Amino acid sequence: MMRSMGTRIADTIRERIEQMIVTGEFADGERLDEVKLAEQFGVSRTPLREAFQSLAASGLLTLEARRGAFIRHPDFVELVEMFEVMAELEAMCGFRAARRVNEQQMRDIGRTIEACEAAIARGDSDEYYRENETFHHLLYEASGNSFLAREAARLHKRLKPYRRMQLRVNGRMPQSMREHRAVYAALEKSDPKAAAATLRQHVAIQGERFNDLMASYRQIAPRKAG
Amino acid sequence: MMRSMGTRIADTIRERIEQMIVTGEFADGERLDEVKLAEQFGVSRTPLREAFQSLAASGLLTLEARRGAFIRHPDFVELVEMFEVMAELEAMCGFRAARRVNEQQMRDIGRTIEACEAAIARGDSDEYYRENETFHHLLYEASGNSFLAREAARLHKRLKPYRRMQLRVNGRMPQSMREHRAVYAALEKSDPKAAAATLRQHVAIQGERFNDLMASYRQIAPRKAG
DNA sequence: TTCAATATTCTTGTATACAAGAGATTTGAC
DNA sequence: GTCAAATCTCTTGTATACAAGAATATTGAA
Repeated sequence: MMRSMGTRIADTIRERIEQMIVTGEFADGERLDEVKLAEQFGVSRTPLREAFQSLAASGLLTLEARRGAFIRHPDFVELVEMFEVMAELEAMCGFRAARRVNEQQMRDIGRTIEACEAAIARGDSDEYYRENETFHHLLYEASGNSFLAREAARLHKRLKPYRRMQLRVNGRMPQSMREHRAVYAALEKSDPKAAAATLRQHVAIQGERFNDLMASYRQIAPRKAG
Repeated sequence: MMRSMGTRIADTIRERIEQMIVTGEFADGERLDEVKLAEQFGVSRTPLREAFQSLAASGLLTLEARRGAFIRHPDFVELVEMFEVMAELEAMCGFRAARRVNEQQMRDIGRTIEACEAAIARGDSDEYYRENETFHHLLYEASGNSFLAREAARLHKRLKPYRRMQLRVNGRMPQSMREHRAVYAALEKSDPKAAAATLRQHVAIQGERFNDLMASYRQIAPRKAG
């Protein structure tokens, strides 16, 4: 076992660029210069271009024929659409997890909730984001549907820069924590509908949060690059 | 406009291999020989490998470091998982379409239903598959969520070989057509819940269909390649 | 000065060359 | 005859070379 733990440069490059993208290192419309990046990573253009293909297929960047690879932040409408799908995927995970979650998973989930709250108390937002991410990933796994878990994780990753931006608005974190606890309670009661509804609510962009997102969106996305 | 209608060989290759995969041209576990395929397509390995990266990211094949590109049919469990997600995505599309579908779209959807029935009457199964596919794609579009539509289409494509296999079992087509009509009726009544429920039912692998799928699965997937 | 046509440069897309690991084959020992 | 070790071949992974299309700069005319 433990196959394909590739020493392939292309894979490494892919991960590094992916990281750069989801941490919002590139501006909207920015072109990723092949030769510059290849130089920067100390490799040739070949593995870099392979990484581009992979990233493009995942939707993290856009390839335009004979023009290059571009970062294309979703416009506001598409961002809302993506969160809408994310909300349903999370709801689906929660629904299934409520029936299938085991004790070990419940302990893990409970622990991340506490770690989140501790991070908030300390004002350690990096740690909060990490634990929050873990919470959601544990939930995906607990769904018992490995394909669903992968797809959810994929979209979750793709939304990373915008979720971060969204949570920045104050007053959101305590509410978010209450929802985490509500999810936990629903799982404990094996209540699929409650788990699904809570998670849909937790992720969806509705009411006040719609305005929050719209406001913060302006601060990030529209800075067009040369 | 009309950008990126790439004259890129890599894109062409990608589509051709994708087509070969979804039409079930490769056996499970089969390795895609780079030089052989390159020769076959009359190109070098470079665009071929880029196509591989793209296909791998879409889940249509698996890359193993220093071993090559392999066709890995989902095992039975994963296949059921995938249909489970597909069912939810379709339900989601139907739910939204019930509120948002316009008259032109209703006409188009109605037309594909009739074309499907005509194809069945003629015993033209190829035409049936084509129109059935159109029906579902129209539904995705009618959801009004373009991101959702793309994701649904993506998974739909990935499931293509297995859906085909699944529908082959006799007695299924008339039932399938009744469900299409039920979806149409729900859209006409602007009844989101009915549309969602019908589509979930239409796609989900449950009851009798579970056995049908399992039986036919054995005929396709397990033929391991050298 | 401004616009357009042309020339030039730059970047992408593809092919080829080369390096290194995986798999197959052969050889040798028991 | 069977198993294991070493060799050899074949395939992948990466780098480089080359071709062609975009983008940019330049030149000329109005």
